[in-house]
Amino acid sequence: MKKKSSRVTSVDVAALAGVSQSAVSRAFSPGAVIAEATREKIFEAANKLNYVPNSFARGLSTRRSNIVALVLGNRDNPFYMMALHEFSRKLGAIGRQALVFAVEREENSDRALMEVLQYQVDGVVLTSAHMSTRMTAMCHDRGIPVVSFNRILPSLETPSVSCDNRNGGKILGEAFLAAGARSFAVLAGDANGSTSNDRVRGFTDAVLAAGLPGDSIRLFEAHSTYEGGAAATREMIEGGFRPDAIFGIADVIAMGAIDELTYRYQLRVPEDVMVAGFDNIPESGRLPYRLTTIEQPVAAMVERTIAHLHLDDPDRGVGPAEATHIPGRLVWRDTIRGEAFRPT
Amino acid sequence: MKKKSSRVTSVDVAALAGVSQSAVSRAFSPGAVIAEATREKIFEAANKLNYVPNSFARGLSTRRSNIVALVLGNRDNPFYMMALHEFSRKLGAIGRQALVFAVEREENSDRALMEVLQYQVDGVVLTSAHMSTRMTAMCHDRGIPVVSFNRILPSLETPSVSCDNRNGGKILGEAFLAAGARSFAVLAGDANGSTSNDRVRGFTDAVLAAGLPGDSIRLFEAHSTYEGGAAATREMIEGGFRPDAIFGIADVIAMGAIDELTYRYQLRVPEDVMVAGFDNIPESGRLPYRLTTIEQPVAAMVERTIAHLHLDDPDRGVGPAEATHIPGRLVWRDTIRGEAFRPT
DNA sequence: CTGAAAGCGCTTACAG
DNA sequence: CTGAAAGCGCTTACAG
Repeated sequence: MKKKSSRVTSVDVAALAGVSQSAVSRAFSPGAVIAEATREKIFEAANKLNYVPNSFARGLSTRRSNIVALVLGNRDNPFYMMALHEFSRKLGAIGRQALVFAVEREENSDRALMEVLQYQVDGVVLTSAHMSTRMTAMCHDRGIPVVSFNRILPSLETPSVSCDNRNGGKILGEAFLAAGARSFAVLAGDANGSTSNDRVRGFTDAVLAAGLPGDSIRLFEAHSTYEGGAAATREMIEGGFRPDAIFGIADVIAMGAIDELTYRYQLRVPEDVMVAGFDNIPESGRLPYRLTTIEQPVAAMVERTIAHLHLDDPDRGVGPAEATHIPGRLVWRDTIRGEAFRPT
Repeated sequence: MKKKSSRVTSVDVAALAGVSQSAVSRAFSPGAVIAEATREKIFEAANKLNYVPNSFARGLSTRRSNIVALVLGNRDNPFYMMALHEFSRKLGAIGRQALVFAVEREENSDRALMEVLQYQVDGVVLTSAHMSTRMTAMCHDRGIPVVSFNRILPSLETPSVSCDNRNGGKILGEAFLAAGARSFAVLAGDANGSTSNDRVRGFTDAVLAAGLPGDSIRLFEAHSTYEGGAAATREMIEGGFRPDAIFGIADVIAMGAIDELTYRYQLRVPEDVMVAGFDNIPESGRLPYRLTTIEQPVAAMVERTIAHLHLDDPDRGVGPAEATHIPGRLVWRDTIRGEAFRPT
């Protein structure tokens, strides 16, 4: 016995309700004109038959899938889990779904994108994933908007929305300075990622603006992971460098640093070394860390990202490659000495 | 100017390659018979035109979407992030995609499932989410396999795959006993969730089997979150109960407990209180925790779950509601005193 | 091995 | 407000 079971279509519903198939279609199309009485009759029949419209047929006609592709990298940073959930929630609220493509860390995500295109997604958001220019072109050709989330890819002609990373870095630098720090370690993320670079640059700006020499800052690679932060800290300390303050460009990095400092080297934070992070993931507020950090305005960022997708105006096409920066907020906790710093 | 751009179809490719549209379709269908030379000619043309098959049209014909729905709850437990990534990877490897539905914590996931059905998904996996029996019936009617991951829903006639939670709890109980503990707090998760209940039961089994009275175990609600674990610990200590050992039925719970114990009450782990968790999320191996726990065999669990979906044998339909339990592994770290316990 | 043609289940002008 | 009909872009028997 095959699965000829079910497969209720609009034709079945129409028959039961005593109307045309078109009427059924209209009853299930939000904007369509239809008499209230007819609609009710149809819903009743549909309910009785457990009818659910077939998205494939709909998508084939409308060329809209109501699916937004989310290309996710770096699973190790909880920030992206926060973002995923926020996207999923906000998209769901407007009747869209998130198709998640998890790509490996530095993998070029083109293969995933090929799949994406097959599904005629209404838009794609790139979080921490690369994408070839050819792929971008293909999306553009098809009128599929692509927007980069928390990352600016200058080679790609796509809009992007991120936190104001540069200013965030600057605030942290100033906070350290105000607390008396004069030598610094910066534990950076992906050197090709604008996110990391901008945070580092803002931080450097602040230090240089204070008249300190460039070599008062030492840079270490930490790959935006906890492990990376821990390893960079070991490298730093074993290398004989013990700065006044450490800036982990992501909270996970800072957490890795704090743990090494505390447990491996018996250094106290912030008494011996001050630390700051960036993101304000939930973990950073926990008792072992109490990390001072910049909060990324995830909700606002996701909202702007979705807005850039022009989901309800498909013909709008692809927007200009503008970069949106939303200010972050300094969350003052216990890893920088002294009174809470007030950004100007 | 509308987006009449692109929209390359198999007809265009056929024209350029000088073959029929059917031939193009065959070239892109893995199993189909087609001459090698023809296929090459077609691929060349397709490439030139940036052709990508339209999944909607394909899905409409084949009734297969190559999409598997993943209903995710409890975003707060990193374990589910691990599972998500593992699903995404494994599914991708066999040419399927994961459509993620994030449902709120205790929300009944029926609304999400309705969407799922529209997309004619090839299967749905439920992680920590409820689902009404009516919904299950609808899936079954359509021949869509549903399997519960890390959770058994007895009211639902679906297969499930989880860790051997009961035995895991038992091992931990025995390990505590071997280390000399005689009074226990169990910080439980969702009281309706089989996962939590099974772990608690196994733990209780061990304690009772050792001849200890039932009231040597006290139960607290911790909702499978870090915050829940922290709050339960406060409730416990403020209530004047200071057990020899605490079993958090998820690592995140145990982490919340350890932090409160350490930072709020200046209690040492494991000297003053022993702690154990369950899951072995990456965080539990970090320096502040070094948590002894049971490792969930995520890879194997995901593999079995996918196997239950019968993705390459659609007509197979829904399998029996059997429960698969895969043994977990004791990961011995530093939160239980003494030598590593050897489960029998 | 290949082509012509029916069919998958919707949406949406077009008439009425 | 409603129905008949064309069309969305594939897959897949069916002939050849």
